Amino acid sequence: MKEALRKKGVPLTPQRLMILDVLQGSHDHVSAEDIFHEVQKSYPYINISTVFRTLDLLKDLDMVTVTDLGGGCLRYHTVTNSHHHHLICHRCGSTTEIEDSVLEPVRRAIDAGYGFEAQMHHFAIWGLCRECRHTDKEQQ
Amino acid sequence: MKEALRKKGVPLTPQRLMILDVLQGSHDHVSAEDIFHEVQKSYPYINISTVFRTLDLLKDLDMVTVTDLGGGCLRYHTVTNSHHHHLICHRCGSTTEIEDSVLEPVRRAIDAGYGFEAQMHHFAIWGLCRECRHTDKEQQ
DNA sequence: ATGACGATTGCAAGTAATTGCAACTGCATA
DNA sequence: TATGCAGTTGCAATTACTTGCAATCGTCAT
Repeated sequence: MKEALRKKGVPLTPQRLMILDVLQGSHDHVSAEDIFHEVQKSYPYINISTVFRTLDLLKDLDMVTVTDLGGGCLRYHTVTNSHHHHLICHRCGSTTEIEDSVLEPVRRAIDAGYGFEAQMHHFAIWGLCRECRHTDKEQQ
Repeated sequence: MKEALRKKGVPLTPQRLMILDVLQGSHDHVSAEDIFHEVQKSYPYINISTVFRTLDLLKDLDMVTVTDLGGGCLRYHTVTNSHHHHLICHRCGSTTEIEDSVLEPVRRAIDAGYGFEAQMHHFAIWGLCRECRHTDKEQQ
């Protein structure tokens, strides 16, 4: 990741290096606040807007994905070669990871129909999970 | 819409009626701010949090969709029986409306694979439009 | 070395949206 | 008519994120 940025001629400042370390060190979906607090441990002078601006930069370079997984803030995730998406139940809040291949037919249909290159790297798909669908039916 | 709310036993306060009128009167995708200013014309004492809380209520009842179409704020749209989605080019900003049927294979695959009822009523799909893909290739 | 430049940063102020809370409303019940 | 209560509203404060701007940094030519 650092190598890729260097190749593109993007200046690797100390702040950016620390943010990258946190992003790559955590395999979860982290919030800007998470990163901010983690970097603060070693460099207390870091500013939250630097974190947001770095994440923005990485997003524009397609190196991180930004997703609203609920919980009141956006979540950031480094782009790996195997994309994935999330099913989120808006009743019970449970989440399930799904493979990117599920979205492939849509990508193809959009390309064929509109010539549009859909970059769906990390989607949050809201709905009702298996369990909540069943309790719904029982109630009726 | 008002009838549907009345049936569900949701109190139809004057504020809610005015918000509903604006929502149904504008066939576009409106922001909370748009609604707020429109209602203010006839009732200057309306509060922006009432607008947000009403939109939240309508969202929970699946009567409006909430979508981030860019532009710095969320856009609200009454749910009609014919859903649609948006392709947004993150290079030139152009938007294209697409039919819901494009997402049908995904809905089916997610149902078959996970038993999850995906409620994709109003998606913003970001990517590169036909024109920007071509200029991209020319540059290389 | 020196100065010019473009990019980055920290800070403060701003924006969109949410939340806590007290006051109010409509409605049922005594 | 008075009382209680659930639901709603307005207000103020807060949260997540963005933006404008001055100060700083790196680096490149002189």
